[in-house]
Amino acid sequence: MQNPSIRRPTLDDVARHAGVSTATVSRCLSAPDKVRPGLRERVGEAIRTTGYRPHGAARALASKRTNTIGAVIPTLDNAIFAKVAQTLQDELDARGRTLLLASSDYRPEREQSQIENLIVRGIDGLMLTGEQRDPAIYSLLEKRGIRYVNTYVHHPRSRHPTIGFDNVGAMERVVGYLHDLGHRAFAMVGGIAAGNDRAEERIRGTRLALERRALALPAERVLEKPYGIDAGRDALRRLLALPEPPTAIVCGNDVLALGVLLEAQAMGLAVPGALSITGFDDLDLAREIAPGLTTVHAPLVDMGRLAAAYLTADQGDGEAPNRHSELPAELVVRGSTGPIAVSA
Amino acid sequence: MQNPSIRRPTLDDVARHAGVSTATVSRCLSAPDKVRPGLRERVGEAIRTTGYRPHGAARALASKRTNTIGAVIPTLDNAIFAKVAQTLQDELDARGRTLLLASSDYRPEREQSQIENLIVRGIDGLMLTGEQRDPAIYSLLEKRGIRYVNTYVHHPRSRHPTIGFDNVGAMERVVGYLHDLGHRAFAMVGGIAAGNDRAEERIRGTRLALERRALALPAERVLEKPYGIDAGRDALRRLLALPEPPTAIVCGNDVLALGVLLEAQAMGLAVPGALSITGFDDLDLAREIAPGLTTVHAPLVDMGRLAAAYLTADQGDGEAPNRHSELPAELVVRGSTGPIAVSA
DNA sequence: TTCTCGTTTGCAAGCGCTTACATTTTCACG
DNA sequence: CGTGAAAATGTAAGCGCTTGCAAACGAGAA
Repeated sequence: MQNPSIRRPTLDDVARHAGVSTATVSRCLSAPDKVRPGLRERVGEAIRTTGYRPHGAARALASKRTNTIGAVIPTLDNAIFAKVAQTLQDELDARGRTLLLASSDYRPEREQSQIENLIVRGIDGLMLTGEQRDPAIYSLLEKRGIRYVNTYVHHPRSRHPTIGFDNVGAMERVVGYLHDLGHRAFAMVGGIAAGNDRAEERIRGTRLALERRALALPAERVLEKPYGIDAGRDALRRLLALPEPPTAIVCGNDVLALGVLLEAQAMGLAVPGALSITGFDDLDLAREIAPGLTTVHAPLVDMGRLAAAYLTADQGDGEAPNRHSELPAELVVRGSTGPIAVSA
Repeated sequence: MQNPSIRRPTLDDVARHAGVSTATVSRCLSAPDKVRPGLRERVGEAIRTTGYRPHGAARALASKRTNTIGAVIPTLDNAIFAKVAQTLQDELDARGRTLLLASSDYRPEREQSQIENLIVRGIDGLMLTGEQRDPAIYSLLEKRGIRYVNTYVHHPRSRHPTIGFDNVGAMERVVGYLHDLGHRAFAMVGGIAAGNDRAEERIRGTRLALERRALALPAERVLEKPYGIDAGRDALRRLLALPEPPTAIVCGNDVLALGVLLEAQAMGLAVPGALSITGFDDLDLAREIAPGLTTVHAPLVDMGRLAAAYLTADQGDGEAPNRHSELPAELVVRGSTGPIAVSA
């Protein structure tokens, strides 16, 4: 595309080589069974000898389909989004679609511009992260007839389709488990909730679960931190400075939990002897670190798979795919949690 | 694009609204300074009221430019590639280009098909990982006039442009440092070298550095492992079963090193007291884990930046960017390495 | 053999935009 | 004011492909 002096072979060239019309060549490419086998071979031959490659833009313009699915994730620099993106790409590839990936850096206005960008570039479907965003975006997508789906959340009554899990419910299980172990002094280290409904739901879920057990989660025991190990370390230091330090720290994701864990170890605090820690996501590392991190397993692979299926489902006949799919987000108990230490 | 019953506003609609020709509208979009301010505003108004968005495919077809840069990386599921991809995307965004990202899963034939895919989709430039690949790919790119660059390697005499670092030289520094500490019993845990020139260069570099110091690296002391913590753990178990176990293990990347480190800790082996371990890449985690991982810092951000600059540099006037950029890959010494223990 | 109907192929009109070129407008200057 | 050159705008020809429709073909049925 770059150098205009270079002429790429076109359908015309192939047609001339094979002695057929461009229509036939086109059909050989997109509907081979509509062409007599003999001809089909001759055309294949001509394609090979000319080194022809279809021109995607011309194709998209004429057919009004791009065979491209867009996705906007907060960042690539985080295994959980990378993993979903990877799965999505593999699945789309298998269906002859291409993934056009963009990241928003957790900034709503950047997400919006990335979505606009994708629309201009041409996409047939769009995977988004979370549900919270400017309604104008949704109406634009609807106006354009672009199918979309919100992931990492499950909102069965929302008018926007979702494929994900129940963040609030997952925290109920985490808190319930810790409460059963005897913990009563809780703290939470979550992601930054503003503009991030997953983070917000996890904090809310924790608070709800505690209230259900007649425990409060006052503001000073909830820290919102950016994604990062050092943020987790920092959080632990602050929480230990409280008059009544927590015996259980519930984290909004594994990276924060890892920071809390590493800092606890650095401070010589026994885990889980003196402090129980939980994460969320179930990164590979959660299983490998010592002690293993108790966490909630995020069904990333299934989410990617379902999103791919949803976004590429035939518009026409056949039953439409479910607008809302709930995936299990199960508690995985490992060594970072244990019964409350028989107090000093 | 999906639903053909929906008509999107086109340039014509905007032109009619503003009472100008489509050429003028087009110019407002791509060369605003060629249009009188008054008119420009009227057109802007019309664009807003019609909700017009350019049609990327039509644009690409007419202009022979896609403003899209492709990149093929081995996998997203690895922070080092994700980080470069993230940087590349940010940089390209700032230049009004879009990144079209694909991953090859470390499989050469898949890399090839992904490249073909990108070409069909339309790209103005392409970032690749490593240099080793079917020459047919290079000749196709050249035939199409698509600018490309190989990253993560630096091969100053290669006819293919590279932006990266000297993998062989970096290992010389690692081995030299360990040798100076007194280590003589080395082993290497590398990535799988077949089809991965970075992994191969790191193994070769280690072997060369040892030979230069009159030490051999026999086959049974070199393990090639897939990327993964568990692979690292497994490697350590094997190396410790050798008749003369190593006192220093050089790893091809941080994840393998992390596996070796965690397994050593699990086995109660003192690090660095009984065993020194080094990695490669300098993941965030390398600094946070205890002991900190001695490793080689891979200049990911600079690589992404330079690649973006190289691939978007104006073809025309102005000096062409360097075909080969070498970035420093420095040794970062942390706690996982130390002098050889005064033997038993 | 002729007719009919389904199948295969070709024709040609766009898809929405950019851009070379032609035409008109503007404006500095004489 | 008239003039010419520069600036602004319009005209229209594609860019390479898909696809509705028409034409040609082929295979049985009559």
